[in-house]
Amino acid sequence: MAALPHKNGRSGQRATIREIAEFAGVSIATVSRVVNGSGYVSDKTRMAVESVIREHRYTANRSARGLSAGRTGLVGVTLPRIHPSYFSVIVAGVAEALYELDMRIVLAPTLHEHDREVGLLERLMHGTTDGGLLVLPEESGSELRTLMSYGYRFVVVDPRMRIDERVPTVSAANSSGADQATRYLLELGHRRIAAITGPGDMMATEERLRGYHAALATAGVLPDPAIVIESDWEVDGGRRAGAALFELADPPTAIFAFNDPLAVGAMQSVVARGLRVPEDVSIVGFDDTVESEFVTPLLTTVRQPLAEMGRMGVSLLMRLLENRSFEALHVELATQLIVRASTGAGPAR
Amino acid sequence: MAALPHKNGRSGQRATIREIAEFAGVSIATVSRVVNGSGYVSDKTRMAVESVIREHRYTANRSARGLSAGRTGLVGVTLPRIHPSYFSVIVAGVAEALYELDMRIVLAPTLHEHDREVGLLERLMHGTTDGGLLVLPEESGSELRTLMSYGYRFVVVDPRMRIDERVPTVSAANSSGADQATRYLLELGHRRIAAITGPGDMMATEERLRGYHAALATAGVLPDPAIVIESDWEVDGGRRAGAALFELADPPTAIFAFNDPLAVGAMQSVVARGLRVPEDVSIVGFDDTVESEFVTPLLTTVRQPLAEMGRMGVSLLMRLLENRSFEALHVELATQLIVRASTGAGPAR
DNA sequence: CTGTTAGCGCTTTCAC
DNA sequence: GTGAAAGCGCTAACAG
Repeated sequence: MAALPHKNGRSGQRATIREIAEFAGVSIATVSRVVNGSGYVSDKTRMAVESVIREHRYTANRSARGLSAGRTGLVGVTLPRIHPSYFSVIVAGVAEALYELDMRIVLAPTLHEHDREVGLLERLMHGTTDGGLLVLPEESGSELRTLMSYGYRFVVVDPRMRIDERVPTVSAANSSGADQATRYLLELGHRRIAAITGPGDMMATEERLRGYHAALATAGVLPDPAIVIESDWEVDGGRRAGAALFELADPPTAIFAFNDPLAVGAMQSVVARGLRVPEDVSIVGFDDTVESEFVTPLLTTVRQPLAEMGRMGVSLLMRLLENRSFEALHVELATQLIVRASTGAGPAR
Repeated sequence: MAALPHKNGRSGQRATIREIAEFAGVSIATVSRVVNGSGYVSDKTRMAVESVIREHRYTANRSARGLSAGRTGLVGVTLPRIHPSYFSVIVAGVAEALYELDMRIVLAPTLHEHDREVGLLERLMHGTTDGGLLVLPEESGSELRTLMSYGYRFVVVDPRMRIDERVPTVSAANSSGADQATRYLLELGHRRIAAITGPGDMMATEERLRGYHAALATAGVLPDPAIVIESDWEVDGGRRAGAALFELADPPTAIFAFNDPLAVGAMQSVVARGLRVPEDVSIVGFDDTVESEFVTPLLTTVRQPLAEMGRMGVSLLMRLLENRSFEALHVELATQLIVRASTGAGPAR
């Protein structure tokens, strides 16, 4: 027990396992056992140790545990940005699920910068986290495969593109949600239904487009590419798309925006044009984030179970970390149409 | 070098400092020096080591570093919830500032549960993070003082209540922002200006109320408690407050809501009543979060520099961690009135 | 059921 | 300038 070689323990130092062991008159191994609930400890000893632990408000040092046991109790979460509620709701679900496991979330926003994401992942995977949740990752399939080959355990939540089959993923039923939304508009009597989509190379766009087309086809409505506008998921993109739509000679009577911010933007541009929602034009969004409750009229939208997607991601990751077998490597959670006030009957014919 | 006593290194194990040292033909101490840029290393050696590091994509194991050096490179952030954009914007600022320091953020939402926050803090402070940023903490002043006495370093961002002078804090110029907003409404000719406040025991409410009263006093307008309604920062609270206001015999011609969601709710209830914004009633919010851009008409509001508050929190914390002296323990960032479309001339008299 | 012990990977004296 | 070595706090064999 030589003197400390270098400053360490912060001033108001917390108890270490050794101190607890001394106070309780047992070995540190025993303390470790009761803390981790592993191995056999007599009730008597356990109680004694627990009481000392409580008294000293002992909690294990995560760095030490991480180093010695190879698990840190930390899960890395990379995502493009924190702010849009789409992401923050997912993160909230993740955080809640991890809290229940007494694990924490290490947040790593990538700002859509591919290099940043790669660097972040590299650091996260090396000793700082046990695994990762990649929300809407920029990574290509091959990069993800490389990550896997390094032995990093991760789950992709809402894959941006189609990726390696062996990567566990969680996503929402995009195409069926889009189908429901479009079908609903058709039932209301709309025939000229525009779509404002996200970037064309994203899976979410692709699948929602598929649902949209499927519903139109079922109703025998010919899709018109002129009223399908590609945008960028942002309010402003929705405004521009909405404006463009109503400069057409034959404007739509309904708009299906592929996410809520786009729907909000579209609604703003429609209103700015002196048209009424839903009397003149109906609008449906996708996501059911808070945006849909902020606008007037309240937005009809397709609900994605975002928090649930986060929780599910955690649950898959835990199975991965425990090397448990997987019944389902790819989970798709159901979406649901939420009818509010932005949709109404189509034009009388 | 005995055999591994227990499974550790994950399958696709990353390089350790020892391996890098071997490959580079130097000691691990030298590798450590070049990684940390500490101590003297000849250019020649440094280059050699750096090249090996790059080649093997080596990054230090944070747990090991945390254990040995007493710093983890992780900062704990506790906050009530992630989701309201008020919080997520702060977090985004924090994350960005930490990224620049190659540090990470450990997120710990407390869901407003005081016990959860206490437990979380206890765990975070013990070896898992170097310090903390407490956003709108539930903790009482005395609890915070206890935390300090344990040697945990933290900064409070947007204190909920008045706390110990020695705790560094970052907040916004609440009272001056409220003063600006109210004054603007007065200049527009409004005399009957309602306030929808947050919970009365919160500093933000208190200070905004002070600004509101100050502006009224300056203009010689007597405040009327009947049109000051306490609410809860939520859209729905704003709806209720707005409704209540217009059941009054003498309703206001302008509403100053103490945050944006409240303003949105108030606006919704005003519109639901068949009144127009801003022709019949003007509405001002506080925050300038995305909500203000989602409503129609766009919301006039007081901008709080939320991301900047996050960054500033990090900057204070870093000073704390480096034991550097403080020129300012309490930073108050300026607010600014953003005039949009929800405000107009008061009633002609 | 409990204690002893060997490290986990890294940083930091302290010699050289 | 560089290396040797101790030790951070904890876990998991292993022995008893």
